[in-house]
Amino acid sequence: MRKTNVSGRVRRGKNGEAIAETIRFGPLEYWVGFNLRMAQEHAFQAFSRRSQEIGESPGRFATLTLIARNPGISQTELSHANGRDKSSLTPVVEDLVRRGLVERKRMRQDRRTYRLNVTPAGKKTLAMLTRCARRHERVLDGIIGQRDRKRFLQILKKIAVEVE
Amino acid sequence: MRKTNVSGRVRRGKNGEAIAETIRFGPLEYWVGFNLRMAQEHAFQAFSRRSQEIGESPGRFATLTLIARNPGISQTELSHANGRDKSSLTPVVEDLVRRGLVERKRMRQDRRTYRLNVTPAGKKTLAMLTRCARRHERVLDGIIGQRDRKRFLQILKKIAVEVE
DNA sequence: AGGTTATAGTTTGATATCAAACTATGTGCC
DNA sequence: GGCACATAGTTTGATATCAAACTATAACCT
Repeated sequence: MRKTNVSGRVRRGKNGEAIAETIRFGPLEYWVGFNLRMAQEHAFQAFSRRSQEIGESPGRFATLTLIARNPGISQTELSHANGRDKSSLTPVVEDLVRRGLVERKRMRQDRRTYRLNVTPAGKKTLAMLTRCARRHERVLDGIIGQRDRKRFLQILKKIAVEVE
Repeated sequence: MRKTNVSGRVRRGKNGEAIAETIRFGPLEYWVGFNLRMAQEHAFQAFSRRSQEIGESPGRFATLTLIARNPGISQTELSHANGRDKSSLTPVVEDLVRRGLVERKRMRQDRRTYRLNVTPAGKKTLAMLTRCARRHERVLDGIIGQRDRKRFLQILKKIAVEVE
C-alpha cells in the first residue's frame, strides 16, 4: 500500500508529480463546535472497537450503568439521564431485555410506567464493559493530562447544561 | 403542564406522595467519554436549531466550508478532513449539487476523481451559515470562558488525533 | 501489453438517532 | 361520573452514519 497522508491532499501536477497539500480548515480550525464533534467521534469510535471485542455495542454501556445505579428507573427518566429521546430507547431496552440483561416490570401505582432493573447476567456484562471503559478512560487521561483533566470535565458538563 | 425536574426523578411512595430523587451517574459522572458525548450532542442540537432557521442542516456547514477553503478538493479528501466515511458523503454532495451550491467536475488526469467547488449561490448560503455559526460560537465561548478556551481547544484536537 | 493491485466514488444493509403521531393510562376539575 | 389535558411508552418516517461489496479507472511490475 502506498503511504498516504491522513489529513493531507496529494494533487498531481502537469507532469504527474505529486504535490502535497494540506487541508485548510478555515474558521473550523478554531471553532469549538467542530472540534468537539471530531474529538467525540474519534473517542466514540475507539471505545466502540474496544467494546465490540466483548460483543457489546458502546451505546449499551451508559444505559446499563444508569439502570444499575438507579434501580427501578423508568424509560423516560433513563432517556433524560442519557441525553436521548425516549423513542430511541425503545429498541435498546427491548434488546437488553431479550438478552436477559435487564428486566422490566410495570409499576403498580402507574401502569403506564415500567421499572427497569439489571439482572445478575446484566451485572456480569456491565462489569466487563466497565473494565473496558476504564482502559479507554486511561488512554483519554493520558492524552488530556492529569493537570487539565478536572477543568476539562467541568467545561464539558457546563456546555451540556448551559448551551441552548 | 406540571413542572418537571430535568435531570431528576419523581417516584411515588405508598401514599402517592412525590419523592424527588436525583439520578446517580456512578462512574459516568467523571468519565471523559460520556461527558464528551453529552457536550457534543447538546452543542450540536443547539446549532441544528439555529441553522434550521435558515433552512440548512448543520452537517452541510462543515462540508461547504471545507469545499470553499479547498477549491477542487476530492470527495475522499473531503471525507477525511470531515472525519466521516466517504460513503456518507455521497448523498450530501449529491444534494449540494442538486441545489446548485456545489459543482463537481471530473479530473482530467484521473477520471475516477471529482473536483468540488462552491458556486456563487453556495457562497451566499455559506456566508449565512457562517454568521449563524459565529453566533453559536459566541455562546460556547461564553460558557467556556476566554481563559480556558485555548487550552480546551488544544485538548479536543489532541483527542481527535491521538485516541485510537 | 497484460495481469495484479490500488484508489475514487457508489451502492447496499445495518444501526442510531430524532420528531411527530399514536395508544393507553392517569390526573384534575366541574 | 365524565371531559379535558398530561404523561409513559411505542410506532413511524426521516436522516446520518459506518462498513463491506461493488464498478470504474489508474498505477505498477514484468
